[in-house]
Amino acid sequence: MPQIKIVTRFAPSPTGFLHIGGARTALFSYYFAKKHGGTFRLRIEDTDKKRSTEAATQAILDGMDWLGLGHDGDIIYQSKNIDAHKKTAAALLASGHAYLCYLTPDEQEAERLKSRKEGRAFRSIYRNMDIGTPDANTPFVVRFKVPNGETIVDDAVQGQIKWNNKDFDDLILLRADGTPVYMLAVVVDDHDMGVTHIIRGDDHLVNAGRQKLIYQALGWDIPVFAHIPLIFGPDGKKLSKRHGALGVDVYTDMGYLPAGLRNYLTRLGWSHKDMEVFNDQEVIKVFDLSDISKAPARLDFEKMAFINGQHMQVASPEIILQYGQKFLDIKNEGPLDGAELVRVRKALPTLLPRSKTLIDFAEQAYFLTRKRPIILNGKKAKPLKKPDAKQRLSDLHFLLNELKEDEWTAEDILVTLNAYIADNDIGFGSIGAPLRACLTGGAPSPDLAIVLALLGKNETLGRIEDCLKEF
RNA sequence: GGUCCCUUCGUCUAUCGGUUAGGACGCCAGGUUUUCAACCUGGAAAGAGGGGUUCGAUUCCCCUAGGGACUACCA
Repeated sequence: MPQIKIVTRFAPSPTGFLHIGGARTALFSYYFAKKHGGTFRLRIEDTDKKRSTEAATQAILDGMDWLGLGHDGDIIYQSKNIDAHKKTAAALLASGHAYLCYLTPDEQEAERLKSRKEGRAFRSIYRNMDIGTPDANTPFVVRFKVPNGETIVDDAVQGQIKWNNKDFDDLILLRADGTPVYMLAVVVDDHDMGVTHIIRGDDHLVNAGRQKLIYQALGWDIPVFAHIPLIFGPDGKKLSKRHGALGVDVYTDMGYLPAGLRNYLTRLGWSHKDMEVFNDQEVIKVFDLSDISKAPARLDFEKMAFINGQHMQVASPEIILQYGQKFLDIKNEGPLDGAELVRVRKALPTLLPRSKTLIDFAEQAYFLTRKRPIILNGKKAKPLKKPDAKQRLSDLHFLLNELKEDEWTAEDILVTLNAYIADNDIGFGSIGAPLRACLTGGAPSPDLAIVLALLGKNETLGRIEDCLKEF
């Protein structure tokens, strides 16, 4: 087999945000191309001017950018290729593979209903009439003349699919206003772009048969088709507005890392042995279309969070801060100052194992950046209302103050705390509870000694002083 | 209505005729324990139903049921 350069593409229509299902399809196309050293192209299918918007195009581009899906070459806008589409339609007409259809909209609708009622495909009465030069005043569309026989598509995911051509409609190629329709445009564009593998949602499966017919009529090489099953919501129903989480933008708001979402989405419907947690390089090494499942998969946010958590652990501080800063700011109701940022950054190794998402991360980091004095009320103040709490705190304040700056480590602090409870013959809980309350205000936090170490001597002592004043 | 596709633990999946049907998330129990997590150990949990083919079917074929796609001068 000659080595051919593999070209895949992602071809969304700009009518909304980047859909989660589309994102996965794009991911598969991307990995497949990278696996084979090919190129991954992006084409915006904007032939339907009424529904396409520039904002949607931008949203899709932003989504791909966030997901880390870089495309090769320039973005192709389908609307710019209309001349090529028209030329192809003319060629089809000339070769007898298409015909002029003068059915009025009403007549066409009637025939459509009739054919459906009879359980057969749409056929126009103009299919076999030699009309000659069209009357300049009579509007017409150009229809594809579906040939007899059967069509077989060897789908890389779905396997071999067979249709009897009589079940295909004589679809429209050019509208009455002369503009091309999707079915023609994709074929022409994919051919022009040299696309070798068409990887898309399986809502296009039947279209593969129709399009193969067009390729054949044109005498063009037929690309490999791979139709990916759709993604369902957690309830097993088709993903709809009801489920909310449709666009990748909401996943960024839920605190997922691009690498985490890529991993989860890839693993959803694709598998390789026991691989569960992996990065791009690892998938690219083994990615194969035949490992894609034929059945639709449900979204599972629990697993998504788990996978994302695994990526949080191996992400660099830069990545965590780049994507996590906005969540930190939200949690703290304002941007962090330099010192706070340094504190958070230093705490990363203990914060990250406790976080599955960036929202968790901001939650876990909160105790580090709380503004003094921390107000304790209700249940949170309870540990401080214990009779000896104040005494314990002031004792500890004294002892901790004795520690030198270079002794302010979790190890040394723990020694100090343990010595204190031993001397006073009390349990760790007697000091742990009030100390934790003063220092964190009840926010989630790591082991106590680590909390003190991360807070630093000044901040720790200050927060204890606040408490002593307050109670 | 017609054409086509899909169906293994709750979920994502492995298995490509012979397995105690494996893994992961989640769940349950135990351990650890100064909050919340994390972590460690163990456990429960599946071949939609019915027919064939075969020495032997989760695996191959057919039917039924249940999901889904397409059936636009949308993409």
